[in-house]
Amino acid sequence: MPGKKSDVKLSEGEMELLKLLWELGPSPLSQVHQNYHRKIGYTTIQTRLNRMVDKGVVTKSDTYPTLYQAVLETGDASKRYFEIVQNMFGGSIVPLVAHMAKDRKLTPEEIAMLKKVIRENEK
Amino acid sequence: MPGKKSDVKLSEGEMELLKLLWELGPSPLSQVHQNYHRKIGYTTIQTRLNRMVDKGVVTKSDTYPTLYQAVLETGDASKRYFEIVQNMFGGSIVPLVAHMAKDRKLTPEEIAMLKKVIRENEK
DNA sequence: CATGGGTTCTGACAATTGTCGTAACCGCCG
DNA sequence: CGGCGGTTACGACAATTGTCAGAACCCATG
Repeated sequence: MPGKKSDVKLSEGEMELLKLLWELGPSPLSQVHQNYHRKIGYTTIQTRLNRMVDKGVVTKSDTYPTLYQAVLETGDASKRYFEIVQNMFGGSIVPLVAHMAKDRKLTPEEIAMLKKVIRENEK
Repeated sequence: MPGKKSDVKLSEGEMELLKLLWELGPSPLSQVHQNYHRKIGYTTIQTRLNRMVDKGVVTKSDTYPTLYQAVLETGDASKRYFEIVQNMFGGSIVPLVAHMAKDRKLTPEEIAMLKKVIRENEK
């Protein structure tokens, strides 16, 4: 079976679009294009999105204005993402968190959530 | 000036090699090749490494067996990596950590370090 | 029902990345 | 010195990704 989720490989640019689709929910191309963070051709987005459809990580509705929708859930992507982190930092996420903490990039809410996560992990 | 560090873009595969160079320290091609995690052509590694030299993220010694060495420090890479995380998760690393915690991917040492990092961030 | 503006499809092409083969090179050792 | 095994340079080619132009399509509305 082609396009099996687990061995799909997404480029950085595709990840960008995936994230956008999470934010926007099912959206027509025009909306995705408008919300893209920089100037880029309309059909460029379209091509990228359609390639993601081929890969099976995005679906298109059969309605007119077609709606594009992420298939992967955030959780799945975290998982994939974890694997990259794994590769890059020898499996440890600590340097990354430390870096972010040092640069004051963590909001109080995030700190609180991290503490909660850690606490629960200890049980 | 070409190859300015900050706008260099590394592919995933290049990141892999970068990580390997961090682990190994300055190393001849043969050693990098031997330590690569899967079977791959000798000259494939060579080409990749040389492209990284062109990008300015790796240097070659002028000795015979040339030694390849990462220019970027771990900190710089964390920084770059952070930017990707930023892009992917809208800036929040919490889902990633949560996912890892849930899968029991964090060692006790890491938990301890995370707690330390968080504690210090609160000051 | 013609038509104009948004929507979608289809190539097309360049840049980047992954992958090697082969040829040239370098030193040591017999 | 001649050759052999490891090292390096060079070039080639395919796959993937980024980019977009232009044609074809669809439909509300005049």
